[in-house]
Amino acid sequence: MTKQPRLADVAKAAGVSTATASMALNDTGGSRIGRETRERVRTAAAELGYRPNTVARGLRTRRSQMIGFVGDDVATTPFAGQMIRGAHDAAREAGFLLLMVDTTGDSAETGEAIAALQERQIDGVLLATMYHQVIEVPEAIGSTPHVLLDARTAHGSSSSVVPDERGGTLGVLAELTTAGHTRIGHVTTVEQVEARRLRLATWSEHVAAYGLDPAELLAEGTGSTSPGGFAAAMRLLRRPDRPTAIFCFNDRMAMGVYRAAAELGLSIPDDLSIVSYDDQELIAPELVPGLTSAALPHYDMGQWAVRELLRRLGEPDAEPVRHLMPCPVSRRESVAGPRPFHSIPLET
Amino acid sequence: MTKQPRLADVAKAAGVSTATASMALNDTGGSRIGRETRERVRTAAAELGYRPNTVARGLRTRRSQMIGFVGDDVATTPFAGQMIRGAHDAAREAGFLLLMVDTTGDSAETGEAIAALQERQIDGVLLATMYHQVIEVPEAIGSTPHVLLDARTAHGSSSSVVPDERGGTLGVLAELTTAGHTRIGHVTTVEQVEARRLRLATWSEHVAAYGLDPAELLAEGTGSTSPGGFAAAMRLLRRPDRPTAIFCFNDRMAMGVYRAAAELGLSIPDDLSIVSYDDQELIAPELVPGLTSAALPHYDMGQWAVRELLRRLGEPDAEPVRHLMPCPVSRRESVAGPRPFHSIPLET
DNA sequence: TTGAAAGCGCTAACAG
DNA sequence: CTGTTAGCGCTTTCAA
Repeated sequence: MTKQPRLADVAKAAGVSTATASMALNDTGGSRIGRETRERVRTAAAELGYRPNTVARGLRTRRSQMIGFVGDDVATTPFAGQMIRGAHDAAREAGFLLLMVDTTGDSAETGEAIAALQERQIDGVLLATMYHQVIEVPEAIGSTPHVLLDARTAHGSSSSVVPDERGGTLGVLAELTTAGHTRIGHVTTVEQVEARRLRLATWSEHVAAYGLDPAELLAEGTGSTSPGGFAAAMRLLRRPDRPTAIFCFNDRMAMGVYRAAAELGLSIPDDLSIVSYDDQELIAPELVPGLTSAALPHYDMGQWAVRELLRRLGEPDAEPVRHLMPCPVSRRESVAGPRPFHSIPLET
Repeated sequence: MTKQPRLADVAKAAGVSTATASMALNDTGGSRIGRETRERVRTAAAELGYRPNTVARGLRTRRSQMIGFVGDDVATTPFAGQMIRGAHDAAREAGFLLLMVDTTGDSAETGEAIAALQERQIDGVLLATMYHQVIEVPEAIGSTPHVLLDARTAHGSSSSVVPDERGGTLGVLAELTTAGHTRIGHVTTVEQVEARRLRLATWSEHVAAYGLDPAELLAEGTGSTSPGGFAAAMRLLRRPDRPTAIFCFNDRMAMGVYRAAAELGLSIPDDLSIVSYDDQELIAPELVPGLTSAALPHYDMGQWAVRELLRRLGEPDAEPVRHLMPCPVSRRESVAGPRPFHSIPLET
């Protein structure tokens, strides 16, 4: 027990050569190895507690059973965990491990990171961004197989997976429509991110389809934060013909909208229904009443990305796939039917 | 550019043997290599864009420049990111990469994870728990160098780093004391975790030192959640001689305490000062008013753990070190002096 | 159906 | 000061 057994030890114990032992353990070489021999090798390995040395194997096969995970900011967004977790689980399932690098978004850093991974002969790379983004694939990637995670290229040259923002938006809007709302406002951020663009566009279409003017129902906050949501909601809710429901860009802004409603004496959901996006663990379920929100499928995206990557390792010339991951709605208590007379007098 | 150059290519280009090239690049072999030769090799390597093959090197040196990060739940706690980030940065600084495994806390899984890491010849392992815990080091670790992160053993047989819960508690209590409070209540959870034990004990000592009976100022919630904090705070604040300030077990419970205060018509901080623990990004600064809270130094702990691990790789027989990481207070607006007549009449 | 032998790319011992 | 040589532990021809 003092020393790791090597393949040679197993071979000797089973009375075969290392070549035979290798093939027996790896089920390789087709029908070359006899049933009985294979058994003998297997039991010998088990008895010795043999574990193959992945490094030595890698030197020979040029594969490491490791996947590089290059993130632009693993730490600051609380979502990151679920993305990593999804990728991790899918990798583990297939006998792979995740080698992590965080680049802080810096592009020189990204090049270095990819080089560091290639030095270690990772079999493929996940290029992850911590929020939905359109990016260029870094040059350094060369011919290393890769999949974009929560990001995509403009041209679709690489496989990628991003949230189906449009679907998620329609999902939460349907919650409101079903409850009887048509005057649905939107509180969003001025930051020009992909998520804003897609959620805003989808909402615009939706209200326009009801013959309403989106411009009259839109309010922008200076950032996608609670104060941003508060300020925007205050403006929106003070309008004479205020909406009976609000679709928020995300949960953080929704926090601010809740505060604005309280400030104005509007009760949720009786006077105002609210839906949102992101379904953040520490916000949506913790607000009172619970916030109905479209979930960002980070776990699923992580998992999908690894599976797609592994598939591409098998068939390197496969066409790139651009996947939209559904955003399921977490239904809570922030939605009710509109009041018969939806225009509640405001004191302020 | 079509093929990665090998050390042999560099050697040939510089007109030396691979051995010389190796030593020149690694600054090894002492004064063996001439200044001029070294230069020549270096430029040749640079021109070819040579990157050493870490796998081949690892096979020879039995070192991989990788550190295993074994976590019991990377995903579900939002803190995890900062811990990983701290470890990552310290590792990167020294030319190491992090190989991540998540065990979901399962002990069979942990054994498998460690084995998978050892197969890949990681140089050392970080054993991380996602909240402060006392654990047994898994058998599987064998003689692999390791450091415990946010965890410690009962006997101190391994190097470990955990938050200084006592120091952090004294820190936030000092905020209250300085503002003039003596009747400081504590809202905690019934869950028997290390953090509860240490924070509770420290607070008890503190109020006892002022001649107060801790039992009269303590309320427990059924879990360390917002509803748990709400229920506990309601009980505590309805007592005839209610505290003028509350120290909360953590920020999530503090959220509930805020709601309870609102419910009872108590304004924060004028009628009630609040301090807390954890300093969670999405809670403490987002609450209104901002919550004064002792920060869990996850980044610093991650960083420390890697540095300690690297140190141990150098001197394997060094005495294990058990480190307490300070928890700095994030000062916000939830603390003010007590009212002259602190007993505000309550309607309820 | 199996064994012997050659290497994957690098470092370290041993010669010069 | 430098070159030659022998492996690290495994997989995979090639020969039996």
